[in-house]
Amino acid sequence: MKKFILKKEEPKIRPEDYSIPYSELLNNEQLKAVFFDKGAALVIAGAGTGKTRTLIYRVARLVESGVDPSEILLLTFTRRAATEMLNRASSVLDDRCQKVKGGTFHFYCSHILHRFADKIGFPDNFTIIDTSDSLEVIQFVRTSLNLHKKNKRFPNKSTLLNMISTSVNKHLDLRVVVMEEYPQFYEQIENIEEVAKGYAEYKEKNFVMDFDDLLIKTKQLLEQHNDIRIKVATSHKFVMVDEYQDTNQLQADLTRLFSSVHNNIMAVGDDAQSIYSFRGADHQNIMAFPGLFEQTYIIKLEENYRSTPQVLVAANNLLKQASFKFDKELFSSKEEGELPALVQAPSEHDQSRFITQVLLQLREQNIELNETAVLFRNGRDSYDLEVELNRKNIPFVKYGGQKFTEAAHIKDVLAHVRVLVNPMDTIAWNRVLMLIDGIGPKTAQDLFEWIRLAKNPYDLGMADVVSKSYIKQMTSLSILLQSLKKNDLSVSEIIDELVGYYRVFCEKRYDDYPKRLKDLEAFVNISTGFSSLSKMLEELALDPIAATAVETEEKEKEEAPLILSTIHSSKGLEWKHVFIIQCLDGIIPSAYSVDDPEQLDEELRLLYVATTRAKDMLYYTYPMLAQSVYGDYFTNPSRFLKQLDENTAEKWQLEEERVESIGGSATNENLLNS
DNA sequence: GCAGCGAAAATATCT
DNA sequence: TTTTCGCTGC
Repeated sequence: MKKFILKKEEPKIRPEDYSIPYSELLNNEQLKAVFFDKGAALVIAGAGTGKTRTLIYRVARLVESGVDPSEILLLTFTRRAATEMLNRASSVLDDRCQKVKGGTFHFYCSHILHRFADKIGFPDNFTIIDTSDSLEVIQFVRTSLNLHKKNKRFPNKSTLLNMISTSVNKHLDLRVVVMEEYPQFYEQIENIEEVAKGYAEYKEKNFVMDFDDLLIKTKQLLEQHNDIRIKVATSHKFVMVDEYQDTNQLQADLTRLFSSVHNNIMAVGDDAQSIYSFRGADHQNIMAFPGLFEQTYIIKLEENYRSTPQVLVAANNLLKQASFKFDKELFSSKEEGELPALVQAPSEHDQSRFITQVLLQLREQNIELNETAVLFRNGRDSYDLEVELNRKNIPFVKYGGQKFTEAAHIKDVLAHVRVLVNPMDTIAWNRVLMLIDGIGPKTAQDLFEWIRLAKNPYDLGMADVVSKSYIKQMTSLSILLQSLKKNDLSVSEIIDELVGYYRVFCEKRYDDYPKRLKDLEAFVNISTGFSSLSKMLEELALDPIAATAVETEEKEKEEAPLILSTIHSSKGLEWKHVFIIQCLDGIIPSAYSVDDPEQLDEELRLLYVATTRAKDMLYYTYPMLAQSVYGDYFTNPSRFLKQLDENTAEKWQLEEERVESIGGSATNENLLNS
């Protein structure tokens, strides 16, 4: 046999041939990452070291060197992050960067699964259920197995879902999870396994998937069908994974599968910022990356460009308190700034007053509101502040906490959409049917048994189970669904019709219905942005709209809003001024973490993440007295702050302004810097 | 089998 | 404060 050697035809591009002057814009280590070409690389990037910038320029550089953008896969932690990065890449290069495939693991997996749905025994109109849907199913299984009636205490639905999800995400047997994390329930392990089985069966039968299924089924699909794996992985010439410290075992497996043809993979992250262990992430995972990919090239970004030295001293100080030591010390050549403030307020409300007043002062110095963020541990930690901001007419957006699409009335309308897209979705049918007077769980179930077998599942009038009082309401539902199915309406027209139908139920069920009806109107508007019902469901499930974002969209955008965010949602972002509120022992660290050194460390990393968001000025604030939801009081400042000395942070004392003359504005307070 | 009431219990972070 | 469970009357 004769051999013919095919020569490699690599486009040879020298740095000087690029249109972007990379070497002027990036430091040496960043350049190494941007010009890294073939094989596996791990970029360990401390907070503020230009990690995002590096990724953006790497995308631009690959595209510029002739790589087809659709052959680049950029996996990020939120869809917001992906969109922003591609926008920025487009603005440094050109619109080709928009064609880069990007998004979260969940989003990308959902795409693959829709494409190959038949291979895993699902129709391509399967729907994605969110956590509250999952809980409903678990509850249903739990009651139908009659487990709640036994005299022994059986875990409630959210505990059960936690157990199941942990076992999936950490790749552990359910028995191991229960033994290690819920030993008090181990004696009921058989019943727990029964629930897990029932839950899985229910999802299969209804053609729905939960968040975990998206990952696990994609993994199975790629492992069991080599042809598909090759097809998919061939289209990924370059794979990049951002925030790798927050990926779990399952996502590491997917990363390997996705890059298994070209083996060009770059993971980027910072082990000191790992804050998602509740989703199965392990901060040591990122260090295991070189073991997963041969000859991993390691690049370390260490110079911080974001924060003042003062902020970094505080950050370094926090990290030193960890029981797991990180080999990390951030440094910066930015000019000196002010010491972080440690602000004790008499009450939570005074804390809010303090923040709003500083904000107003900053505004006078022409610092725009959106250059400032208020960060907190739990969604509810900002309630008091939100009231105060509204009172002072300061616009804000909140990230984290309750989502727009999680509100009951929105879920009700969406349930109708789900029924239209996937008539096998029992959870949605339940929601739809139980709105009707006289239909409870039993009738809804009977009806669903009929729907499952019906020729036309929407022609409910044909169901022989129907009787007496509710027949009228059922008929109007039936007519509505059939007409929506038949007529060729746009997404927003359909939503408009559904909202019209739902209005009466909303008014009957909720005292605050005027507000909810407004939400629904806003929802009709939002729906104009979607091309199809199924696309809308997918997008909303994987990327729910932040609750208050909707409200501000309605108001005219006179002023860029202040950012309120949970610390978890603040990952990767930065602001000139950052307030971290409710820095109380019991909140951060959470009262439920203090007994476990691992969890306590994670709470510390959480405060570290929050701290390193600040560019110029940082405030740690806490009230002297704070009431928790049911009765107990937190009065101690966070233990993590106690170790900041006077060279690291400055104590501020709040004093009420004294008004001597009567008739002056008696409510103005003055804030004194001690 | 449904709806409504009162007593009792209750972790949060996100896709 | 909000959710959940069990009981009662229809």
